[in-house]
Amino acid sequence: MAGIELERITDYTYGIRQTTDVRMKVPGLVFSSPALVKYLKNDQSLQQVVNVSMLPGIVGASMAMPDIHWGYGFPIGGVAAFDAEDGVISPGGVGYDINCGVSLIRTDLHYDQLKPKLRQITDNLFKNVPSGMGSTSSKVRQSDIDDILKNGLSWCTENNMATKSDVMNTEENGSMKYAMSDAISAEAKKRGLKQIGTLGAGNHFLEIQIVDRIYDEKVAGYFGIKRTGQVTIMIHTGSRGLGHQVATDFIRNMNSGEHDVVMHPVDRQLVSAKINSKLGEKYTGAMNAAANFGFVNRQVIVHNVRKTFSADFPDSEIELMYSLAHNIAKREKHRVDGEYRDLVVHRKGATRAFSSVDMTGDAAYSKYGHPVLIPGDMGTASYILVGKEGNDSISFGSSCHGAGRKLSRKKSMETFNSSEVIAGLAHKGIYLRAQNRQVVSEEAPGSYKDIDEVIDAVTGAGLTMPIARLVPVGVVKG
DNA sequence: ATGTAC
Repeated sequence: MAGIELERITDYTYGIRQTTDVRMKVPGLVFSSPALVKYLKNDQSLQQVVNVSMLPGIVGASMAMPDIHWGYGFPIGGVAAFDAEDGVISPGGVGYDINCGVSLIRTDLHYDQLKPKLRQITDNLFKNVPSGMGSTSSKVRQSDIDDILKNGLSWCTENNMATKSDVMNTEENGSMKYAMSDAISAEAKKRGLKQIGTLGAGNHFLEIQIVDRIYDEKVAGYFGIKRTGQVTIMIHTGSRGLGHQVATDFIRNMNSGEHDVVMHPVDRQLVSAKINSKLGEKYTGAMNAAANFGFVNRQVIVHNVRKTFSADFPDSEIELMYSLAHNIAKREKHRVDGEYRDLVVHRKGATRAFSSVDMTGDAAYSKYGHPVLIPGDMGTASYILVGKEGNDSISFGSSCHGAGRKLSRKKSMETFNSSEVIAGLAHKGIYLRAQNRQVVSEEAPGSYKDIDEVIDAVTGAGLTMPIARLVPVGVVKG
């Protein structure tokens, strides 16, 4: 089959015409760059952008971020908004790891203070935060799980694992409305019982980082990023087996022809439900409950990171800068053709990036816009950005979520020797603790696109503004 | 991503 034709609109914006397929209800729109556009031919992800555009009630365009790659049904790096009345909600548009996301902790430590203890603290983090496939923590009670699913972060506050400031600095204050614990299967809850505060595997990580560059001192200062050399800690994980089971349950039930289901004309993986149907409401409730679990999971890790650092640096300030979701569907108001409309925006491997002008999100950061946290690969850099004014009408206020894979995991395994990866990182002053050799090869820096180029793309497209660049020094991988 | 298989 011939490839999908991409039309260059600007250096940073590429279109897929609606004439590509008669079933498309809106065009495709890919944010990329001259440096990155070549990767779009590597996989089936553009076909997935086309497939998403066929869903009922889709508004504007089927969009993708510069870190786009092949995913289940929807591409990873995909953004799709649906009319809240006539549109659909789709589990594949959220992904299997519901509320996968990023938390960033800032400290008042300078690298010079940390350096002598870097190996020891990284080892302690590796010990104190369970990681790896099937990793577990001490079990919580069944009543705790229901509380977590319904209420999110308040469970952490009540159990002395979150401060008021932590809650303020979490997207949606760590508590999604319309969360239905009852919509989640006993099997999903059982899997979640032993996974509170665990990192998981694959591209999930915990990283000690150093502020390398500040692009905007005013906004960085407001976020508590004050100087180069300042130590930060980044966490990337989601809702673990619980969220995965929720996605599995709903996709299976929908594909077995449940009432209110909307089948997709070409791809079963894009099965969905009318937003306003009973099934749509049930998935929304389950997704929001799983998202609450994700916020709690990351916060318990934040708590354990804080404890670990405090043991060596009892007087230092260790604060959550922000915790965000990059796999979620949210009900939001956006201006479409000059009028505000109620939409459900699916962001799968994409981050909310509202500007201060368009801000309808968390009060803590309404002054300068929504913080955007973009991890790169473990050998290069990560970024703090904010949503840029005007992005509301470009991408429903969204940005990318990472560097995006350049090589498949299998290809990475064949290409990179783990000992050489570890030596390469050590050469750059980065100390890695990983559960196994496989994850080291799979997550090799060479497996990912250049994060600096990805940041250039989202900046060039007018989605975000860079605030600070962070470089890794200590890495924990599952 | 994921008790990497119903």
